Amino acid sequence: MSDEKFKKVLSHAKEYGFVFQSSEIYDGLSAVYDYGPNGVALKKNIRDYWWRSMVQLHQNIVGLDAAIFMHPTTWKASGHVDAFNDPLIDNKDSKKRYRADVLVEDYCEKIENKVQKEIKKAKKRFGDAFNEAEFVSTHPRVVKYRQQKEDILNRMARSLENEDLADVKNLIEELGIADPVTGSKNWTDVKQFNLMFGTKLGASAENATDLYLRPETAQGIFVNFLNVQKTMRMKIPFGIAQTGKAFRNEIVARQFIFRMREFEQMEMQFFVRPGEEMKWYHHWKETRLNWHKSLGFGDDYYRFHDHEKLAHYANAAADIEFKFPFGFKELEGIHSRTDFDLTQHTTFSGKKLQYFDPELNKSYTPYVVETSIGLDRMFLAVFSASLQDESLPDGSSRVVMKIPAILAPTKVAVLPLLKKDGLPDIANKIIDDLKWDFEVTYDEKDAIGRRYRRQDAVGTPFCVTVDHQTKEDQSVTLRDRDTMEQIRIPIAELRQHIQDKFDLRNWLK
RNA sequence: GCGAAAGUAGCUCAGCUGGUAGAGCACCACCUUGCCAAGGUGGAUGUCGCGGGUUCGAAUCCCGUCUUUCGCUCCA
Repeated sequence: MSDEKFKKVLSHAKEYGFVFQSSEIYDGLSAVYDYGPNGVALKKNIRDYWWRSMVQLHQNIVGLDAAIFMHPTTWKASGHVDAFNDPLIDNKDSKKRYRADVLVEDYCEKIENKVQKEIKKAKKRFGDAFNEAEFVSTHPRVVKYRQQKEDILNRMARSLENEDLADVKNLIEELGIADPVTGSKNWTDVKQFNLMFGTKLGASAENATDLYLRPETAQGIFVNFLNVQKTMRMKIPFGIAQTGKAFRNEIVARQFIFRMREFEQMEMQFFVRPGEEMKWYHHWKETRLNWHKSLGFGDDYYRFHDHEKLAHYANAAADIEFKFPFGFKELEGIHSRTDFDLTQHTTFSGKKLQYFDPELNKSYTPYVVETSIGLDRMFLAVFSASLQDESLPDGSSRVVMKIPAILAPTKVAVLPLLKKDGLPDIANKIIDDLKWDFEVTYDEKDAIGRRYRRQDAVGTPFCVTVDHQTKEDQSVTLRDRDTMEQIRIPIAELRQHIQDKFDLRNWLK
């Protein structure tokens, strides 16, 4: 059932110019998508809605646009170089995937267990006279085990260092390591999975520096902490907001634009006094949920998911999950990141990333509460929740995108009832007036009813129709997308009348 | 990455056991109608994902490859 719905989302997104597959004429590129004319408009409106709620409406939150390229040490400090590099191997029989280095380490663990067993046995035999240091350096079996273990680990370290993955596989086969679950020794080749995209800085190959495309935007904020705090004279607590592209070489990219290799994040890092992070963590959880709810899809589209298992940098973390066509999935994360990032960058850079708090009369490394939302996921959330197949009282049906009006790609369509009798001219004059305030479009083709349905399908909240009466009394009809009801109002009042619907203060309280 | 299924017009799909392509909707032009889609006439559109093989002949069979969907696995 939700499969059906998801298929509709996919084809509607393409058919009406929202999302196209990247490089489609060349068969596409896996997990990369392009936004079409309607898509880019919706995406921009979502981004603006977020930005205004964060930066425009908060005196203590400021914006930033950090570069995608960053100094390579950034990713050592953040932990991504270690955490995003795994040599993986699959078992062909069990279809299970393992980290090759973990398999080898587990094997060495078993050897070590044998050593421990020998030690235990010897202890029992020799009692108080037992000298462990002497025992392990002289007992032939133990010496052999220890040597074996050391050789294996050295060889693996060397192979990994040289990126000789074939040897890692050889090692696994030579040692006869079997799948811990099934006992099968039928392995694929070892593959290095680097979740970060690498590239080169410098035009000539010899003296080029290895760079990564950022896997998250957050680090651009952390490394600019002092720049922003000092130049903007920010006082804790304060936040830095940023939107931008990030890149991840996902092992599996699925579910349309839900998980892409190139995606856009909207992040805000909020710097607080140590010890106050939980207060702010809860504050931002609520604030962010309310932002989502302001769009009016209904409370049952959202739920919190509190993390049991925390990442190395966090002391509290929760997701706001959204009811996508394929189930509840993460839409936004709220993490209490502690002082991990700023401390790491202080260590790696030697620059003290601290804040002097005049109230406490001391310096400290601020704690960070992060709100991080995927713009593309938000797009998919809005898109899929808006798309409706509505049954009408007369037994017919219509496809309508009930996009929250403030996010709609086109706000008003102006339609002459007929493309003659001077009606198109009047329509174009109305457009020339409204275009300064709203995204407007014009359509004169086909029957008026069909044109209404076309606008419904791309989520245009209002249709203005020019008819013969317009020529007499300068009035037009205004049709509402959701109710399909029409009212007749003077052209002069048009702008005033629809403005409320797009006024931020009516959406974000 | 593994396994399964799929890829035919802009969209949704048909095309049986091989004989070089169709429907509905959409699109374009004209006519008609004129406030909630699908009236008339005419028209454009596909080297049937791509590459190779078998065959006299491949959308159809075989192999490879790319992409998509689903299930595993991964997801700071």
